[in-house]
Amino acid sequence: MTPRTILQNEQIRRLKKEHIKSVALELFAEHGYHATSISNIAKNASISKGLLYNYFESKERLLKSIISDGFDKIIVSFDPNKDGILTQEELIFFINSIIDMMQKDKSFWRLYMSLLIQPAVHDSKIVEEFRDKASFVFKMLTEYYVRKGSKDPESDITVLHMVMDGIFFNYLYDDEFPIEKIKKIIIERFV
Amino acid sequence: MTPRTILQNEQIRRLKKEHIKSVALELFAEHGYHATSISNIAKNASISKGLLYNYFESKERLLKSIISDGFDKIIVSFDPNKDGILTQEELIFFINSIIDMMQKDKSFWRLYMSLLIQPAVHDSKIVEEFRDKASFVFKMLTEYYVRKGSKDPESDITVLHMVMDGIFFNYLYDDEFPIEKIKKIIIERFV
Amino acid sequence: MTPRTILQNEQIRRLKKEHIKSVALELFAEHGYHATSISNIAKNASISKGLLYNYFESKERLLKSIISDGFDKIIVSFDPNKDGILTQEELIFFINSIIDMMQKDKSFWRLYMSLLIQPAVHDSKIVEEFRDKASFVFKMLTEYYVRKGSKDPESDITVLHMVMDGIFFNYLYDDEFPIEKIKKIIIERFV
Amino acid sequence: MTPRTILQNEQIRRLKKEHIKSVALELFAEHGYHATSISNIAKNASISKGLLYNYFESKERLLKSIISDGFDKIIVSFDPNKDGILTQEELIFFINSIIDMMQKDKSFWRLYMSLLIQPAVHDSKIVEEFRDKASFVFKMLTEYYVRKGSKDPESDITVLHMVMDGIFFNYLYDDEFPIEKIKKIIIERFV
DNA sequence: CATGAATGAGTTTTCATTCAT
DNA sequence: AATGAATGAAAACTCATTCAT
Repeated sequence: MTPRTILQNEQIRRLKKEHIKSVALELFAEHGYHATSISNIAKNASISKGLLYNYFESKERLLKSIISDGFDKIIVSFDPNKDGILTQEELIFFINSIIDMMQKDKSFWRLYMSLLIQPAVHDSKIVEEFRDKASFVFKMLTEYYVRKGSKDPESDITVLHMVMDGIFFNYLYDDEFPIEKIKKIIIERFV
Repeated sequence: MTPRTILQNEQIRRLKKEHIKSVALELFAEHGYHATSISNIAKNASISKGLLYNYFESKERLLKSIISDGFDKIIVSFDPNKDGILTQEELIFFINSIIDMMQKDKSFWRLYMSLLIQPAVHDSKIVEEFRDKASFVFKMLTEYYVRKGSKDPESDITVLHMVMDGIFFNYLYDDEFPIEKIKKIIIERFV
Repeated sequence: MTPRTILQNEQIRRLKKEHIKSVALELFAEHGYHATSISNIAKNASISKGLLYNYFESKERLLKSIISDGFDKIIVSFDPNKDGILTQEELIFFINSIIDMMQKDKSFWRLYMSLLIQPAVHDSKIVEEFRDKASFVFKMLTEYYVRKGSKDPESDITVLHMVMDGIFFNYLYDDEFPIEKIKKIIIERFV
Repeated sequence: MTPRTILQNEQIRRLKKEHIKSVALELFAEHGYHATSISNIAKNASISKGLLYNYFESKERLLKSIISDGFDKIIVSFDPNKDGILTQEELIFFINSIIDMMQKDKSFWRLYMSLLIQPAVHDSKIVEEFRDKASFVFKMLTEYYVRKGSKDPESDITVLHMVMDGIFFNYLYDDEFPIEKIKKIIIERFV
């Protein structure tokens, strides 16, 4: 019986954290942040309350960690080659990959959305932090529309933004939403 | 010497109930239902906790009363001239009145949105009732694009729908959202 | 329209007090003293809370008044000619009149009993007060048994006392209790 | 380093629950169920209010748990040698054991009595259950007097029954009740 | 005499967090 | 790393009592 290596331990830690977060997301989304107790999360994750505090220093930090993960998942698929320039193919790729992500993990994103909208999340400042992280997206999009010859790039971005949010919202909460058809329309009209 | 008349008491009750509800709506929308305590509502309404319970038998009843009031106000403002035909002017009027509504009752809509999405609250039936009452709006829009001779009316409607939802979402949760500018863009591009 | 005379007013006051007490007794007995609220009593008596406080200065005073009335009803039928001597006829009369009283107003006594046993009543000291008022009964009974030639009058009284309490208790809570037969047995064996 | 074992925790839980129940019984019996606050119970048990709720999910459940325990203890102590015949010694033993029971569990009986009589609590079914379980005592007494050749066994039983109830009632609510002396008298006169 | 709006201290209950083991 | 007993501050709610009218 050799003791676990540091690496193994870190691996275990990481997995357990993921597990706790997924359980918590489920419960937060189902009942809301405030109506979900730490006890309940621990019970559903089959661990003790004490251990949960070993992984997350407070209920709020657990929340922030969940929100942050979701942000990162979105950001990462934008400008994949990191050259600072957004080509048409990359924009199409971005739209496709966001929609793909939603399709593959619809329940996660539904929960995530319901979390995002809760005032508790808004109060937690994390949304602002995200806006900073995401600002380069807007900058690159602006440049993209400028290069494409738009007279009013800002409006173009705003409309794209609104449409994407609307799709997000509707797709997640309407089981019969014709996502493939909509995807085509978006690419035709806005890329 | 004489006690207050029944009329006087009814007057007092009505006014105070309205006052409490408006204070509570503000707080619920700002911090969420669970994060707002009865103590806090009472303090903000400058009354005792006891009195609040004299008027609303529980926190949940207070919430339901607020939601119900909100519906009533909105249904009324949506009601068109009922001639069954949506002209271009009427569509502009529609868009304007939806945005107006949001601006006038931002608190309510924020609260509504945060409730809408929480499955636990979803069960309270109030939300369904509202969705039914509001569905006629989308039906009339569909008819409008058909008459206007669009080659792909369904797509036009979908895009407008998505955009409106996106606006809804962003306006409610972004305090710096340039609603007036967006309004203009929407009317230019989608009417 | 002549104003009501002082006498009439007193009459009205007396009747209203009686009414309140009877309503309160009913509720206290049904739900217990603590579980019965002043609001509830007032509602059932069809008066306002304020008016109730006009008649009884506190909830506890109302309780005491009810208890006290019950005591008086019992005491009054003992030694009716007030000569201080208890004859055999008078003892029989006493037993009969207590049982009569129970029969005529079974529901009152049931309620009264259930009130007596509640710890709230015990704490209110009123029971002690009663014991003082009733002590002369024991004195007269002792003299009675002494005169009758009992070797152990104290034990005779105790047994009579226990039996009477037992009858009281059983008759009130057992609808098929053969009260007439028991009455005969008691008079045969203990008078 | 290691957490408490499951066994240790169960031990702690069991002991603490017993402790809380015994403190609560004392207070309920002394001041009544409603007049005893959870705060007060916790203070007397030297624990926090929160911990009490860790062990009993509500005040009412705590009450029910106490009543239920009381029944169990008593049923056991009542159980005779089950030969179906009640000798004179056994009757004396009976009377003694009933009185013993009262003396040992005065708090419980007082609480039980105060509940027994309140119709609201009556509904909780626990009380009925007990009455059924205890009824065999009276059946065996009846048989005893029949065998003893009494001319009017029914009356003998009734009088004993009344006396026992009277004792019960008086002993529980009169702190100076001379129980030992009464016990002697009963055995002399009724066995 | 009569009302019920209004109060505030007290009640039951919940829950994030800590800590001995 | 792991447990859950224990805490205490705060929540929702109740109710005897007061008082302006």
